[in-house]
Amino acid sequence: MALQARPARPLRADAVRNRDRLLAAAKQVFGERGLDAPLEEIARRAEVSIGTLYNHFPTREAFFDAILPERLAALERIAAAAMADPDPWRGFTGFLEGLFALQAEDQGLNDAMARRLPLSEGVLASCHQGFELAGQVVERAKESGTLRADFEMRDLPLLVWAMSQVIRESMGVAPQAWRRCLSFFLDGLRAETARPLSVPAMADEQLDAIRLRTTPGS
Amino acid sequence: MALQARPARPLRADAVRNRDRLLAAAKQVFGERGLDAPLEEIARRAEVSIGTLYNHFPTREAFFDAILPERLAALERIAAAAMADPDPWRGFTGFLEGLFALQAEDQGLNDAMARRLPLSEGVLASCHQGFELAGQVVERAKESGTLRADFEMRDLPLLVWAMSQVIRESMGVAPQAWRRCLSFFLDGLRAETARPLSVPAMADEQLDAIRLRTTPGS
DNA sequence: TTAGAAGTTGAGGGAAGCCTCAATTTCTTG
DNA sequence: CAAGAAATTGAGGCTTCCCTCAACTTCTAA
Repeated sequence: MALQARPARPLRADAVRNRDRLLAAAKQVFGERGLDAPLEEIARRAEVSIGTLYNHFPTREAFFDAILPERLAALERIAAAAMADPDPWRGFTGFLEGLFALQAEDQGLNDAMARRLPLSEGVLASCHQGFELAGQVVERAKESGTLRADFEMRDLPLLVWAMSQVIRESMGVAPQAWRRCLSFFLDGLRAETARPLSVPAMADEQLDAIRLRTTPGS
Repeated sequence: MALQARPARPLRADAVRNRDRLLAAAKQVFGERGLDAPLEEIARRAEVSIGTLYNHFPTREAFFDAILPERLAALERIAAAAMADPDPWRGFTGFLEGLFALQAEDQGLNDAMARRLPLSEGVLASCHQGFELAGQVVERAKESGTLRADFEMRDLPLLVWAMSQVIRESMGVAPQAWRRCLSFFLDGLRAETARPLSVPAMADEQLDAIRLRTTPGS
């Protein structure tokens, strides 16, 4: 802690102002158009030149570092709320609903959670931490006998990928459609209804390989 | 029928050869990299100049028209096979498995079915026809009491979007992972396990709006 | 065999993004 | 109120991909 690079001199007043405007614009633009939105659009919306943008945030990832961890912290809150629910199944479903609602309200967050772009160490750590508690939510629901026993933490990325696309396609026109899709999914995750699975969960190395892949998509 | 634009003169021999090479290359490239792959890559792989490519296929969509309908015809075969299965539920699940297996083996087809790009009338018609029979598969499964009664044809796009992303992300590293995801889904589509849904299916107009949207993604 | 139609070629112009840097402006501090 | 440090600016170079077209090559058929 206190590892912050200490600024020998504080930022000049106009620089602080521009930095704030850039951050605000970036939140908006990434939220609307996703993490691959053109940086020039951010500069334009901040009413600042592209040079100034690069002065404050030398890479796209610098924006991510400044924006995403704060957003991802919501995950922890959602997971904590889920643990606070006395009903383990309701906790589990509430967690997923909260998670996807988050993705639904911010296209950039959706990209981040579906790992559509390479993310920095810092952002990955935030993400990881957000899902730390989620492990407990899943475990508790399994132990209570409501969540199917063969569901594993490593299946969560499948859900996130799946829902991220549903959200992305339907948000503009049918903002609730993803909830219907999630309902189908959840009905398939109940222990009572579970049929044996023919395919094992992904191995951690497989997940890592996908995450580290620099080329998104294929 | 016999509406084919009749070529006043047949194509010259070298032109036929180049056209074939281009089509073969396009199938490969779209299959590997998706429908938005650079056309120059296709020309390169066909060992033909970019000018020749544009001579034979003046737009990207011209490639789609030449490639996709044939591929989409497989949908009909899959649906027909599903109807041939005496067990309506097995027919239904078999149809979905076949559909997604198709998406899994061709990134371009995946893009087309998830409507990641605007498609021409002709391709849309093929797509539509492919899903014509699918309606019967769904109806039969519902009538038999195995598929939940509140599942509707218009929910199918949700599944396709969801699975398309799972397939896209996991194919390279865990080529079977999508089957696991589908199993969860299918267990949620059985009538016995169905809980009431809180959200109605999308309206046709909503689906159309999404399909006609020119800007893919957001 | 050869004229002319058919087809091919690839340099190059255009658009969208990325990013840099020399010149200029603005702020701060003595 | 300077002087100099800090910050801003935007034209422009770079890349990737799109698409065109005038010059060239190849094929066909008389």
